Amino acid sequence: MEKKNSGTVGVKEIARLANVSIGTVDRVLNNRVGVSEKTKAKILKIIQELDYQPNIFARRLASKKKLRFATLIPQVSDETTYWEAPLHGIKQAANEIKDFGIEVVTFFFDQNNKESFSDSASKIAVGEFDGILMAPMFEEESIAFIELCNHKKIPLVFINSDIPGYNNLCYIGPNLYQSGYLSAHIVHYLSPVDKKTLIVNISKEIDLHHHLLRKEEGFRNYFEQHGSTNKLTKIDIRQTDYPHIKQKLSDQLKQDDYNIVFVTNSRVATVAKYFEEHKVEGIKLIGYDFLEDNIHYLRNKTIDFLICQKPQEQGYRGVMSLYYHLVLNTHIEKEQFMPIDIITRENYQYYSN
Amino acid sequence: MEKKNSGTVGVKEIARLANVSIGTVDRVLNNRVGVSEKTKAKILKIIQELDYQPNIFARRLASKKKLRFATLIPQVSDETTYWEAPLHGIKQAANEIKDFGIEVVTFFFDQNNKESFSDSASKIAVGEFDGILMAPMFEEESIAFIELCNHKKIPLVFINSDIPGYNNLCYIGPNLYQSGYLSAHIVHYLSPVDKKTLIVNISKEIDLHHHLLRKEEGFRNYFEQHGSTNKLTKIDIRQTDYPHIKQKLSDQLKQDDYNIVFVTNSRVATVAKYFEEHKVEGIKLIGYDFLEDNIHYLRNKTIDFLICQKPQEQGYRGVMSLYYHLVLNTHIEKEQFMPIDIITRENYQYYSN
DNA sequence: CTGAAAGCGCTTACAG
DNA sequence: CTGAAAGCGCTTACAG
Repeated sequence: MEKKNSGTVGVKEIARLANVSIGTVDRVLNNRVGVSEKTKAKILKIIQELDYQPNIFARRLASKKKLRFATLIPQVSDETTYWEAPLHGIKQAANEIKDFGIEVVTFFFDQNNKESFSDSASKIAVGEFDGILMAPMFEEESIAFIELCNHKKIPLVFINSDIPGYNNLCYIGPNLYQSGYLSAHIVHYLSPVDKKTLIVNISKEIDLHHHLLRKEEGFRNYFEQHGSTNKLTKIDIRQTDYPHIKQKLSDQLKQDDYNIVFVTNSRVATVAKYFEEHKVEGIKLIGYDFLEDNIHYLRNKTIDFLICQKPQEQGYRGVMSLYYHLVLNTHIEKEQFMPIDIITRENYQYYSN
Repeated sequence: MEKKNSGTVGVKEIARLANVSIGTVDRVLNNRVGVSEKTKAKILKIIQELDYQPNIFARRLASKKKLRFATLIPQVSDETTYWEAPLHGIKQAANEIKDFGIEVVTFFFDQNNKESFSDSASKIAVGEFDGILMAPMFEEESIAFIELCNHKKIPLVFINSDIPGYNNLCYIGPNLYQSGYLSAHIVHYLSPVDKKTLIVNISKEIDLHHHLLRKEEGFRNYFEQHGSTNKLTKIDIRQTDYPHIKQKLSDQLKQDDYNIVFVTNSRVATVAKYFEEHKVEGIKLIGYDFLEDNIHYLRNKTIDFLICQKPQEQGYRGVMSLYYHLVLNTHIEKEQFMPIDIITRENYQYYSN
């Protein structure tokens, strides 16, 4: 047998130096009970001095420890396929860390049904999970669950939207205000002076409406700060079926000659559909999210710009953050804002969401 | 002792099924010589049937094998800090895989000196490396080196620019044509009709000029295809010092009232400097690359748009591709085009290059 | 061409 | 509170 790598120190060497057995070294290494303060201190000191780094391969090979993560996000619905991407990211991460003894169990809820959220949360609560990723869409229900997890000391990651002021491990998602602000700048480029912009919010009552308001706030603030002469009008459409949206749009577009329409969420495809059907021309259309429908209208030139926030990466990084925190004990940034990507028909092919 | 995980099969089980020792199983698993065709076939069949997946932790723990990768990219110079980012990506990847027994050695060359490229290449050639990443900037010199590597069967990754038609593992970098095409669309948005655009190529003779031409081609083709009335003018500036650039710009800008200036590479900061010094206003400025200087002028509103191609990720993915290919034997996509990112002063803070 | 044994650096029961 | 031994699933020499 060859001699082992010169540089590397292991439990054996530490044990020798401390005059104990490797079992005892292992106990302090893994913070297990049953070591006298005195020997513990002695071993800790040696570990420090040697800057001991455990061999992760040996650790994994020998360990029988398993961790279980739960994820709670909206189910993919007919209304929107947005959540396919985060789910895909979650599965990608799960696949990457499964060899490290981590199991990821996915739970879902219906975006139009607060109860379904609470139901799934309850299932997670009794499931004895070691880490949880969630999209905290419904504020009240989320907070109840957050407090439960805090009590049980289970680390919690938020993706896509944040509930600030709680003791979560981290938030991974967009800076909504800034993405609205950016959209406004694009609008400003498209129509420097004296133009008319229509802001369209399409969302049911139950949706997290304050989401959209935050984007709108950024959008409006840009124009205020830049003393723009653009005229901003806004409509709220609170039913999401096409006939309804069509009616509302048609009424609104009669009232004025708009140059730009800015849709504050992924439902921009519905507006695009209207534009196409009614041969609306000369109005620039901007909206959100890398969804198949939206890309379709981006390609056929009905939509001009899509603002995207790497939904897949949100899921991926969310799960990986739990892993880094729990397994590798790495420091996790509390607020992780995603890039704000500007997608056009020239670069969507290369967008690795 | 607990029983081992039910599902998992290992060399032991395979050996038992094949009526051989685990040593023999290991030999066929790792394609080593000294196994009769007959037993080899038998073992291979069992491995297939069981869909055996080796335990990577046990493998790493037991193995003494080391791999060495070489990287060859331009050194960071006063002229441009662009290559800091790919180098950073390379180091990040190196750090991630060093526990897997992989050493990454970095070599550099001077972008203004073909000989320095060949010198470093020679050093790599005698260094017995198992995989190589390079930026094949100088065509002739690169090809000589490529052929040498092909002969020695050393896998080769290109980043940042491609030399098509050679037997490299993959290319990771921008689609230059498309990024020029995208820029043109932005220009078109900014100035729909009857405007004047100046294309600026700033590069020394020795630089890979065809790079810039490819972008320019995409840029021009956009306008041709869209029957635009925009007037395109172009200047080539072949010395890269500020006084010279200043002179050239000043001469050119006297000749016409330009609305847009499009700089085909990262030297857009120099043009921005000129704009700032001479209080040039009302001209939109577009250029390339997420460099400190460029960001400075983006922030102070001299530069309007920067087109970026994740240089750091190019280095990172380049090294990881060698690793995936050589260690995990994964299929590697031959052409990996980077996203074409549009950066403004609203989203640069979130750009994770 | 093949097998048996030692070892990689940890963790896990078990005994005391 | 501590130690000694077995074992995780591979690879590595060595012997035949």
